[in-house]
Amino acid sequence: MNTLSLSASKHSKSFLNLLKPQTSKTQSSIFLLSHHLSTDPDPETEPNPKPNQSPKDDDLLITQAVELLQPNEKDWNFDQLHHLLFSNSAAPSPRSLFHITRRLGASSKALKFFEYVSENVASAPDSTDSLSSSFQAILELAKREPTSQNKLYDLYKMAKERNIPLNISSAALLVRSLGMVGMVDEALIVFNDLDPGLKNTHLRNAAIDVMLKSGCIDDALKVLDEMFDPKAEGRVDQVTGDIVLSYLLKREWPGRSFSEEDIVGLVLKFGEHGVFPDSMKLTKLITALCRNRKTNKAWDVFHDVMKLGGDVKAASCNALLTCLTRGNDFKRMNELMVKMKEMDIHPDVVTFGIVINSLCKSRRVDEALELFEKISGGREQSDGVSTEPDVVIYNTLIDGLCKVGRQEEGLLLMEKMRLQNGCAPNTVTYNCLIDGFNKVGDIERGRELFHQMKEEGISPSVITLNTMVDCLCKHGRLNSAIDFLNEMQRDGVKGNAVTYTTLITSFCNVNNISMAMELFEQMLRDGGSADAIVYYSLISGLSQAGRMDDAISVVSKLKEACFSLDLISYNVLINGFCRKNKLDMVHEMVQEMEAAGVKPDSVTYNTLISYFCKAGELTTGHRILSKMINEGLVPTAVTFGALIHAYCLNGNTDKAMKIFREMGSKSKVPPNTVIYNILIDTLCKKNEVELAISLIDSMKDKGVRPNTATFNALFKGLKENNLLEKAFEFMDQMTEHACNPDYITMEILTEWLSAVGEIEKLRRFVQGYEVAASTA
DNA sequence: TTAGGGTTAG
Repeated sequence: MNTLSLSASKHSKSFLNLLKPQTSKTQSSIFLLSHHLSTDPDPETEPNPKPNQSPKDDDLLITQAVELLQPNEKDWNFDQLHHLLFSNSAAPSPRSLFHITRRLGASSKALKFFEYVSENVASAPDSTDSLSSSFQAILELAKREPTSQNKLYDLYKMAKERNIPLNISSAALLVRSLGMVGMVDEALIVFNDLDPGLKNTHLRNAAIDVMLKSGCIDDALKVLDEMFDPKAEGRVDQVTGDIVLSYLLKREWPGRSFSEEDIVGLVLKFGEHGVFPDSMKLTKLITALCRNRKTNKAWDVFHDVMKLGGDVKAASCNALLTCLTRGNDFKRMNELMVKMKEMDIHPDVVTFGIVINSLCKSRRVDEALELFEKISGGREQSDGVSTEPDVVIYNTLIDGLCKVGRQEEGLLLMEKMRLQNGCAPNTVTYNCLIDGFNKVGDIERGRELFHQMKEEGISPSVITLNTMVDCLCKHGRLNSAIDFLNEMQRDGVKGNAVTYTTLITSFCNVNNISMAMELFEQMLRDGGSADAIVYYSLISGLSQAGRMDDAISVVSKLKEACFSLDLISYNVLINGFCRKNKLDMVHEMVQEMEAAGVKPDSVTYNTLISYFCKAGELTTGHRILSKMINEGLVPTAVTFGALIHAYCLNGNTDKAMKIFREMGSKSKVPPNTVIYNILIDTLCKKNEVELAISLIDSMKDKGVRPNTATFNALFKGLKENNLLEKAFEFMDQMTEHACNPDYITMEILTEWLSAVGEIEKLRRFVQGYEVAASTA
C-alpha cells in the first residue's frame, strides 16, 4: 500500500498543472458540440436517426438523394435536390446526410454536396449536427483515398475555419489516421483543439496511443493523468491500460526512462480504477522486476493486483516463484503456493518444475522427489494437485540426484520415465547422467552412456561434448580430450567457447602453453563463439607461466573482439608483471584499470603491498596499505601475511610478531595457517624453537589447523637443535591432524633419524603408527 | 532441465 500512495502522489504532483483544459476559450466555443450527439466509441458509427423520423423514411430519402446526385456535380439538378431535401418541414436528419454524403464515393464530390448543404441547412434547428455528420462522411471517404494524409488535415482546417464542430467519430478518425501516417503534430493539434467535453475515453485512448508510438511520452502521461481524475469525462478503461502497459513493458523507451517504481505505480493506479494488466503483462512485469533483482517489488505488485481484484493466473505465479527461487526464499515460495490454493489458481507443470528445480539446486533432493511422487500420484489426490510430470521435471530430478552423487538412482529414474507416455529420455537426460558418472570418476560408465544414447538415436549436443572433454581433462587425458573433440567435430558437433576454455585451461595447468595458444588460434580461425571467459583463461595461464608479452597480445585480441578486462584479469596481469619485476607495466595496468572504471579490490592492493614489501620497500608497502584503507577496503589476512613476511625477511622478527599479535586483537582478522607457517619458519631459522613451539600451541587454542608445511618448518628447527623427543611428539601430532608427509618432510626426517639410528621410527610414522610412546 | 575460467601472503 505504501508503494501505491507514494507513486500516486508522485504522479498527481507532476501532472497537476495539466488538469486545465488544453484548448483556448475561443477554440472551445467554436467547437462546442450539441449534447445529444452520439458518444459511441466506434468512429465509423452512423449518427442516430431523429426521433420523429423512422430509419425507413430516412432510407427512402437517402436512396432518392443519391440517385439525384449520381451525375457529375456540374449536372446536378438543384431544383429537384432542393425539393427533395429542404421543401419538407423538417430538414434531413444528420443520419441521412451522413449516408448520402458517404455514398457519393469520392471525397471531392462529397465536399461539393457538403457545400450545397451548408448553404441550405443554415436555418434548421440541428444544422450543426447535420453538417458535422456530413463532414464525418467526407473524412471517411478521404481516409480511404490515396494520398489521404494531407487531404485529411486540409479538411480539418477547413472545418475549423468554417466553425463546423467535429463529432467524436470525426475527431477519433483524424487523430488515429494522422498519427498512423506520422503526422503526429497535426494529430495532436486536432486532439488539443477539441473541447474537453468531447474527449471521451475512446478519443483519449487514440491520442495516448499516437503519443506513445511517436515518443511524446510526457503528453501521453498528461492525458492519462486527466483520465485518472474521478470527475473526468473520459475515464481510463481496459483499452487505456493495455495501451499504456504494453508500451511500458517494451523496456525500451526512446528518449525517456521509467523506473520499475514508475511502472508499478501506474499498474496500481490502474488497479484502483478497476483496470488490470492481463496475465501476460503481469507476468512480464514480474519477470522484469525479477531480472533487476527487485523481488520485494515483484512480490508486492503481485499481491496488490490480487487484492485490488485483478485476475491472476498460474503464469504470473510461476514468474514470481522463479523470482523467489533466486534467493532460496522457501518461506515465501510456500506462502505463494498456499495463496494459489486459496485463490483457486491451479499450479501447472511449470509451477512444479520451478519448485522441484529449486529444491534440487539446494541439494534437497529427497524433498524434490517427495513432491514429485505427490503430484504424479494421479487425480485421486485430495488437494487436487496432480500433473503429469514432463521430461523437464524428470531431467531436473535426475540432474539433482547426480549432483549429490546419487547417479545410480538417476539411472533408475531414467528407466521410470521411459514407462511414462511422451516422456522418453532426451539429450539433456543423458548429459546429466554422463556428467554425474564422470564427476564421481566413473569414466567408463560415462562413456557407456554416451554410446547408449547414440544407439538410441539421441544426438549428443555440444554440452555432451563439453561434459566428456571436461572429464577427460580432469583425469589428465588431454590428448584423448583433443581426439574426442575432433571425432565429434567430424560428426557435426562443433566445439564452442566452453570447450576451448576447458582445454586451454587444462593445457595451461600442465604448462603446455604452446598447445593452449594453438587451441586459442584454432578457435578464432573456426569463427567459433569466443566469449570473454576463454580470453580470461588464456591470459591467466600465460601470466602464471610468466609469458607476459603473450598475455598482453591476447589482451589486445580481447579488445579487438570488443570485450573488456574485468577486475580479476587486471589482478592476474598486475601479479604477472610484479613477478617479472616490470614496475612500469604494473603502473600502466593500474592506471588502465582505473581509467576503465574497474575499482581495485583488496587482492589488487595485497598484490602490490606484497610486491613492494618483498622488494624491501616497506615504506611504499605501508603507503599502499594506507591508500587501501582510505579507499574503504579492509586489510585481510593476506595483507598482514605480506607485511609479516616482509619483516621476517628483513630480520625484524619483533615487528613481525607485533603485527601478528595486533591483527587478532586490534584488527579482528584472526591469523591463519599461512601466517603461522611464516612465523614458525622464521623463528626456527633464527633458532627460536621454543617460541615456534609456543605458536603451535597457540594454533591449537585458536583452532587453526596446522598443515604439512607447518610441521616441515618446525622439523627443520628441531633438527638444528637436535630436539629428538619433541620431533617424535610432533610426528604423532602430524598423524593426528591427518597431515601427510611430503618429500620435504621425508628429506628432513630421513637424514636426521638415520643419523641418530631411529630409522625404524620413521618407518612406523610413515605407516601411520604412534612413535613418541614407544620410546617412553 | 544439462557444460567452461581466472587473483593476492607461506
